Amino acid sequence: MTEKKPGPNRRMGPVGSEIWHAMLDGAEDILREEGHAALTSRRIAERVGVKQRLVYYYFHTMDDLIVAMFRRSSERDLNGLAKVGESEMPLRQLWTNCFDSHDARLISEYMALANRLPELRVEVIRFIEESRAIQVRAISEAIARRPGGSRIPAEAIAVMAVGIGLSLNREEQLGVRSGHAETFAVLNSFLEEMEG
Amino acid sequence: MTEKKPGPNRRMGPVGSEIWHAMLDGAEDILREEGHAALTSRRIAERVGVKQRLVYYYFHTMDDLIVAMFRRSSERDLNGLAKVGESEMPLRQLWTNCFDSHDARLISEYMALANRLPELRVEVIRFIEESRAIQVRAISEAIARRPGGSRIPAEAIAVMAVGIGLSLNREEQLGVRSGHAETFAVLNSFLEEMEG
DNA sequence: GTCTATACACCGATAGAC
DNA sequence: GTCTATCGGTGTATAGAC
Repeated sequence: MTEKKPGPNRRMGPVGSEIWHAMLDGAEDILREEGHAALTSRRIAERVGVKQRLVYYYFHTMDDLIVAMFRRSSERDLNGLAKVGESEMPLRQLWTNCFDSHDARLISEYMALANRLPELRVEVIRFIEESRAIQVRAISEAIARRPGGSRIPAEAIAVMAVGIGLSLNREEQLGVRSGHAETFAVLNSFLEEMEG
Repeated sequence: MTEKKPGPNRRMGPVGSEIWHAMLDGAEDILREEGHAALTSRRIAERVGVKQRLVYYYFHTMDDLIVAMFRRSSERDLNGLAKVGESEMPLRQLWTNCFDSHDARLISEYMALANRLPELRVEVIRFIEESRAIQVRAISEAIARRPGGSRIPAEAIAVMAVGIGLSLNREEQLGVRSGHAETFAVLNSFLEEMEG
């Protein structure tokens, strides 16, 4: 009675078990290295060292696997982000977190997948809004601690920082560098002005 | 002697003909609406109203079709961008161009495709660098016309504006709005300060 | 839990007729 | 130029044995 879409009444493996994680690890590697066109149950099985059939014992469908993979990864990210507020220099911490804890290729793949998987789409939306809320809280506190306050509201700083960070990240991964040095200089002077 | 990869010696249709454009139009629609997993020669043929075989008369391979599609689209974009410099308010013009002339889904798909198609990758890199050069030129001229100059170098403005624009665009298309109003307010006051 | 075996759909690409 | 017909490969997903 509590089944999902296409696997009508099929025996299923335990969520969170060792091999469940191993499959998601393998899937993430494939997604990062070869893109989601190569993300198939056969390739995952091959990488984990089991037969293809087993993938469908742990996940109802490939779409379910993809959603589980993103959810696991976004939970980890949000946990990492939550510690930013405890830092002495939350703005710098936020920036380095935004800049080097994410793989630009992986993000591109998830974005493209979210265009056609509604279930993934809602997870992506949830992730963006939760991480934004955490960032805004940390930035607001940093502003409150600062004597002069800030001309720019915390919300706008969060939106702009993420946009700039993702873009720089993606371009560096592609091999584009034009204007990046100048941008880093501007960002550093902003951080120094705010956090010394 | 001048053939490409897999189509060894095959008759090929004329580049730039009406049907050649129709196929790329159809391909672009599919890419935007269904993602690149659905971008197949059969679907394109179906949409254009011909048989699948004809797609391979006009394009050596599907990869070639994708590269041709991006190249055609990026040429159009660069032409549109070139006119920005002639505007009376190039900064505002640049911003609206960056913000509403691009489809966020299409960009996501191209980015994911570029991760695995080296030929597309070099086209994407070329496009980013050429558009950046045009933007920097327009911004520099706007700064030069302004009495007070600018604390932020034109290169950094270009990088940050594109990053923020793409991010806002993508999020709006997803349905995320948190912090956007605050961000638009900041951007507008910046534009007013620069161009009145 | 993990396997073999398989049904069925769709894809890229080609040969060659008209 | 456009077609019919087809080859070989790979994908999702399932049935059912061990």
